[in-house]
Amino acid sequence: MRSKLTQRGKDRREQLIACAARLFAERGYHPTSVSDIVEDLGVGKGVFYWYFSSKEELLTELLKSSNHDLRVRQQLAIGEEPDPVRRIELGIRASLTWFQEHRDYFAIIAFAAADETFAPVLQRNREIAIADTIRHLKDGIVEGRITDQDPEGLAHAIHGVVSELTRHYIIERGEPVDRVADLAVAFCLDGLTNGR
Amino acid sequence: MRSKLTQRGKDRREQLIACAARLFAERGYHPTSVSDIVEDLGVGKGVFYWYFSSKEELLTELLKSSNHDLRVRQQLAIGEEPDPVRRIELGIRASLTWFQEHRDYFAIIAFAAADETFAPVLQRNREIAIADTIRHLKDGIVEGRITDQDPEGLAHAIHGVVSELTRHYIIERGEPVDRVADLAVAFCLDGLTNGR
DNA sequence: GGGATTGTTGACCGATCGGTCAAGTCTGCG
DNA sequence: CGCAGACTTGACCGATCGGTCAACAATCCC
Repeated sequence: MRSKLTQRGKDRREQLIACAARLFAERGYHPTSVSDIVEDLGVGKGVFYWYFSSKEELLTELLKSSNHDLRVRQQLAIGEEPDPVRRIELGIRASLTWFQEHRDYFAIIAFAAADETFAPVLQRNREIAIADTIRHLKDGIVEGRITDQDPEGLAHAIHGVVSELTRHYIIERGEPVDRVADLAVAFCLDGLTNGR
Repeated sequence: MRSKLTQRGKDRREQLIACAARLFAERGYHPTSVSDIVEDLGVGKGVFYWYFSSKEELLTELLKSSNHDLRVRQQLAIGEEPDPVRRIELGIRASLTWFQEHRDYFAIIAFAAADETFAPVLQRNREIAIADTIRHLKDGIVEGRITDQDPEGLAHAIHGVVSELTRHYIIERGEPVDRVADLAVAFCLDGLTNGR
């Protein structure tokens, strides 16, 4: 896929990514062959290797761009909100909404996270997300709104809650985002303990 | 591998599982071929198919037995503890300890959870674990110790925290169990909020 | 028109993998 | 000893997969 791409070329590239994403989500990465992808699109195999140097490259790009998309979505949702606790809440809601709209990606990300080849990409994605969360947490700690504990640990705990609730309620059960978001936010803020 | 197995046979079976577990953890399931496994053990390929009907069967058995082992560990740790909140805490600590001692299994489980073929086994394992947690939560709710919200949601949130903290601190960083357990327990009990 | 560049085809290749099997070895036991 | 059945061997098979390539079509621009 050397050098310049015309508009037609860019479209093809996006078609391939979209098509591969659907098939990867349905059957998994390894069981989906390059031949499956091009067949599904009704083109020859050479097309794939004109736009991507390998199957690996396609998934890597898919992972990077989807993560970027999610992050942009979070930042838009958070906007200029001054309250750090509310910023975290808005970030959680944006995540859940994004995954509801991109269910396909959940399975792909789960696979990639468990695969030696793609784990580094996912690791980097996660580091970025954790760093974002840590900033809000630190602001909250300074303001005395959030418990004064290691913000990195808190950030990972929050991400754990969000990812498991996404998996179970959004992806597996298809429940409405709001109900799940309320649950996630309530747990992250107050935990299990009753009353105060 | 039909019918009876002598002691020698049982040993071989366990050798194969242990050996496969190590290789699966190192390189992943798909990239580890049956030939790799038997070569590593220094035996012929037929040995594998004498004891297992397929590569799939071996991993399925590995997943089931490891989950059973973890659950026994949790029950031993919990013992006769009457306080439901404390029971949850003991369960969390037992989980973290088990994964520290069986790091190899974390990557394998992560892979299996993302693979269509093995997801059902993992799903079942998870359902059992969630059901255990829910029982403690319900006891705590009745006693007024735990917030009166959907116990299933709370259980998933707890599991999310534990699994992400295990991944990041125990598996990735190799930190001591106690420090991580304290963090997990504190977060699950009180969340982010400061003071009360 | 015509040449350069982009885009497309699909047969083909080498490698690998899960699984089979006919043949042979070891072990316990009557 | 001798036999039955547990266990082991490793060459082999069919299938699949990622990736290549020579040939060809479409498009752009001078």
